[in-house]
Amino acid sequence: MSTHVTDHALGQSRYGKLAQALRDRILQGEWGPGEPIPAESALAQSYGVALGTIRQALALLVEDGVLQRRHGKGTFVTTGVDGASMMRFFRFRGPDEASSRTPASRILSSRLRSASVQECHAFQLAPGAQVLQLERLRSLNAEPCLLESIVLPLPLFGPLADSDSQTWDDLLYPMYQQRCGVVIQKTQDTLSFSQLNATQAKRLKLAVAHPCVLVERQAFDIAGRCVELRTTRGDAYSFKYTAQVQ
Amino acid sequence: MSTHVTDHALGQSRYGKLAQALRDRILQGEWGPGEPIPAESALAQSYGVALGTIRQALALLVEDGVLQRRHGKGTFVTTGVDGASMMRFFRFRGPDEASSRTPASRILSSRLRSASVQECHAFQLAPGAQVLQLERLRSLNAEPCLLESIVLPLPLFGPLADSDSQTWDDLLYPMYQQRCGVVIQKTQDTLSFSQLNATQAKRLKLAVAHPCVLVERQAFDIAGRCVELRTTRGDAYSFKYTAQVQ
DNA sequence: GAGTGGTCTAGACCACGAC
DNA sequence: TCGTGGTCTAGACCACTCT
Repeated sequence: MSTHVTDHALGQSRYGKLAQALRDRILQGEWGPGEPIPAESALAQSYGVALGTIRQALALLVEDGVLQRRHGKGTFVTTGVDGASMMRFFRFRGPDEASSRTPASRILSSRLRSASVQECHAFQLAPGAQVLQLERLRSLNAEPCLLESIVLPLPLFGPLADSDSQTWDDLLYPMYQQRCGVVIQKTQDTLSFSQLNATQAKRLKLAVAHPCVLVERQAFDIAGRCVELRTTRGDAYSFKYTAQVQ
Repeated sequence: MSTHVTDHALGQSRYGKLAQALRDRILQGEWGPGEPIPAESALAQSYGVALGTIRQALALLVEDGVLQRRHGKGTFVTTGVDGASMMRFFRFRGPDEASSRTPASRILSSRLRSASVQECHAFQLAPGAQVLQLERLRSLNAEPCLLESIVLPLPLFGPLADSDSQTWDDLLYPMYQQRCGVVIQKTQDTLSFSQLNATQAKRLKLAVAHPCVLVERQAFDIAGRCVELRTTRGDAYSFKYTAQVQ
């Protein structure tokens, strides 16, 4: 019976604890993004539990987006959100068709500064810690479409602060992984409506006070830490998003 | 082995077929909204399968929103989407706080007409079939906030066409269930931006060409049929929506 | 053919909720 | 106390993928 009390003291079922244990091993880098973890049967044997119990643990991590299962091949650590996820909120129509490609990226500015109180809270940083702030313009068919302000905590993103932004990729999230070892696992985006100020309008080649959609994003890594704050503005008339309820 | 071939011919696993069988029984009204279905053990026995297999079937229907499980009580047929689901896209701030109540509803017009080609397709109606079209204004604190155009297929919604719209409830979906036996199980909402025309602006007490959010909704019943088409307009500055990615 | 995840069985016991 | 869903076991066999 003491086993059961212990289970309960830890606040979860056996498969819940197994899921936590496996998650910890993934976070510690025992298996990297895109790599397979051991087979169900091997895990069940090594933890001394039934197959069904391990399967429930894996199901939790799959639902959470940490693992992906492929029938006949194995169970793999996620490679994270791809860098084009902002495009799900917009449908830009260029002069030609098939403009649903990945936008080109141009870094307008990059600087270090002290984190605000809000940023310290979001990133769990000590007061006065440094962050990297980027301004970025994304274009389709040489036409500007999205203007972004991105804040990244240091020292996690130090490799980016030390490199030339002209050499950066069009997609940031895969680059975060390659250069800083940061895997973006999920984002939370809050959408609202606003108007462009003079600077923003000029960069997007739109009129001052043109209506825009404001996307305020928090991006989280595989450990659930917030590792990016991003504000994106785009033409309100190019906004199109479909939501399922229930 | 022929059993297996049959299984495969029907294109799914045993628990998949069980889920379909149970869904059919629910659609036929064997158990109404909010009512419990038989216990897992009883279902397993009556279908001659193991408990785990029935549990997988039920899990499918739970994921689909058709069933809800309550530990210690039973498994229940869903009561559907509540009628305030449109409010998830807006945050109206009235003069006082705590304005997150359900908006009051006023039916501006109600008329029968022939369905358009698109409506016939969405509702699976024969060409020239009749639909009920409603215009509706929703208000918080006596201030208009949402303007809606709603199209409902006949004869399904005949009871509404025959009744006085002054007696209708503020929430339509529960009323659909009570008066027409229609349970709204899920909706698909496509969001975009537009501007108010003169009529719309007057009804929402806003300026002509004021920016608005356009929500184009398809609502589906428990059988997966589209049973409502709705277009909702609201002040773009009251738009606020949070989406999770991955 | 070997190894992976997917399906299925026939039990046991636990935790929750109502009477 | 009883009936419900939730957890767990120790197997068996099937389906997919690669070599």
